[in-house]
Amino acid sequence: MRITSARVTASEVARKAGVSQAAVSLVLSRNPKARFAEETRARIIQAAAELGYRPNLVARALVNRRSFALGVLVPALGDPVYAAIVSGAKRVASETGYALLLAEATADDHVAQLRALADRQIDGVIIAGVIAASLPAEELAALNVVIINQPSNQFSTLAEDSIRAGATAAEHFLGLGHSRLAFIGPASASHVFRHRERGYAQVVRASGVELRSDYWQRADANVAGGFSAMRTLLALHERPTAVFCANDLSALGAHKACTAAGVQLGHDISLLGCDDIEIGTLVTPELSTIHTPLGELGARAVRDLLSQADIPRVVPAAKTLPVKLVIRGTTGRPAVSPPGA
Amino acid sequence: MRITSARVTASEVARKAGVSQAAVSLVLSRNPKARFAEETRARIIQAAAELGYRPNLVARALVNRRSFALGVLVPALGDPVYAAIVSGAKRVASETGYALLLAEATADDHVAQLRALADRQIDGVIIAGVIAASLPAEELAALNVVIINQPSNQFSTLAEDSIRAGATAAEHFLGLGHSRLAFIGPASASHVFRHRERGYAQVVRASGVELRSDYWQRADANVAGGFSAMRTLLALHERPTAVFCANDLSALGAHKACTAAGVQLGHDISLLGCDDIEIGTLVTPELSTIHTPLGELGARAVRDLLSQADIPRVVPAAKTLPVKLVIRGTTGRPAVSPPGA
DNA sequence: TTGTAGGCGTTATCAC
DNA sequence: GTGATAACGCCTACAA
Repeated sequence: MRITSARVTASEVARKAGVSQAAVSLVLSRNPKARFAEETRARIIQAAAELGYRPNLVARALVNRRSFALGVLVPALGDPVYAAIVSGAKRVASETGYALLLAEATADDHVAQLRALADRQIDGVIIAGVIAASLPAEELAALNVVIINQPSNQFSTLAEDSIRAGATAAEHFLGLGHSRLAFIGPASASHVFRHRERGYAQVVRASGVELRSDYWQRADANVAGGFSAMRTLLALHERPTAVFCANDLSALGAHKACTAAGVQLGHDISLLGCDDIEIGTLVTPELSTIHTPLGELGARAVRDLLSQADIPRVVPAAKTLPVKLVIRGTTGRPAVSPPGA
Repeated sequence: MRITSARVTASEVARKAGVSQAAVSLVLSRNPKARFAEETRARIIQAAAELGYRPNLVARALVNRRSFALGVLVPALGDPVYAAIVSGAKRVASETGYALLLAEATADDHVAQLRALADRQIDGVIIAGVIAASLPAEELAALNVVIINQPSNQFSTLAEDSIRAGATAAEHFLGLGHSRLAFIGPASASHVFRHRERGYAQVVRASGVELRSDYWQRADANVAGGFSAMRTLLALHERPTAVFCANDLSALGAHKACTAAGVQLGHDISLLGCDDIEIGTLVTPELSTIHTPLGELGARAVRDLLSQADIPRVVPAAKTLPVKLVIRGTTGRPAVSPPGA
């Protein structure tokens, strides 16, 4: 590969300005300790401008022992949820002059990905969607870490209010008058999904409505999972009238199953997702959902990392971001005479 | 921010192994020039292993003047098209030990984003979806560049076969027996879109079928654009029976408009998108589309960059990747008696 | 076969 | 105020 092009260095600027290289560094890095004659300062600045000098961030990183780069580890960029998180992170990272190193962890190379980041001397890493416990502790311990949507007593965490998300879903259904409430979600170890489920179940139970086990479907939190789980639900002797899915992707799968079965969403069955990804507005009727602050999660993760800054090794403070109900087309009052056998 | 943790350095390994730091470097970087006694070599390797030594890539980058990092500049990760490209790029990048620096160019900071990458001494940059001409030439000239889906006589390029994509669309419609063919696409400067359109138009024209100007709709290549363009089409006295959209996103918008209007897709109107993003399978009926090698584009872009490698400043060779028709639910033979007034 | 020395481009600490 | 000088961690001639 062609080597990094010959860029102008601080010494060249120094030569042109007739000062020492150090002077250039001091003046240009606006180091407060540097009290230079206005005249010299101007000369240096001008020389730098004329030459188009831009500091080599790699060299700077080496001496500062700070790369001004952050890593972000996610399972898959194709998943709109992670794309949104990364996007949010990228926004504030570049506002603050930080770079974002991308790591996409496929099934079995989490560790290698994390190592690759660490070797690049990143100043911190954001972990989302990858089980933190599956990552080598020593590796993480040496890093500034923010974990999104996972609990940890060791690292800083940041999460949506998953319990509230589930609760909101239940309240919405209950408020609409539904009493045959179903749930579709993974049996996975994922904290968010479990909490969304728990919040939902708690409110339903508290309302006195029965929690029928045949209305509680386990399925992967993706389109295929939602699809088949909904098929199971539809095959029931007595169908539920409202279904909450652990995420939008599975809700979309469920949506598809309903449409295929001729079910009129929002009337025969109310369907609610969670995440509020854009795709939800593409289907007909549009998917009602619980909005989750994806971009904000990424953005705040970066800010948190940046502030683990000057108070090194802060005690991790878990923060929880609010969620919000977004009513679109797939939810409504139960039909007078519920369908299904 | 907490400074990069104290990692073990090559000198520490050297001390432990009782050799010079240089020896460590030579042995560990499997430099062919290094012919060391089997015994010393073993001692070094073991010391390194025991200490858990991992080279500091920043330091290495400084001396090598190669960062082993690639930049990727895209407009938005939320767009599944770019997410797929980046994902493909990331895959082969990490296979080859390269890191990927992400740059998301919002409306007006392309340049700053590119600069930030360059200052980090990236070994090359992949540009997709950002008009290369809007980027400062001097900046690009100093970099190894691969441009995706845009022509350039200055840089290496890589593209889908857009003309063929459009042609395939037309052939599909024509083969199905349609004769009232419409098109929805942006008036943008985007090369891909223009070529998809051109390929489509060429084949239609060659077939002797009339190119009606009221069937040629200009609209942004996104959901909203496709939606309103399709509405216009549906309002026509004589509706088209087949509509090709410049991309899946706008096709999805059109899909929505049709569904809202009670049009039976695949029967009343055939709708075809282009890109083959996953969302297309979530709507009902599923969107027929032209598959575009998104991930492959990203992957090959990295490989190209890597091979601009040892043959510096290669003459840019434009490559074109094949596309493929994916027939799903939204296309079919024209209805016997076409709808619409 | 191995060690010494110099340098990559910065920043930072000192004497001057 | 200003300019040497020494790191930062690594690589690579060139000596030994």
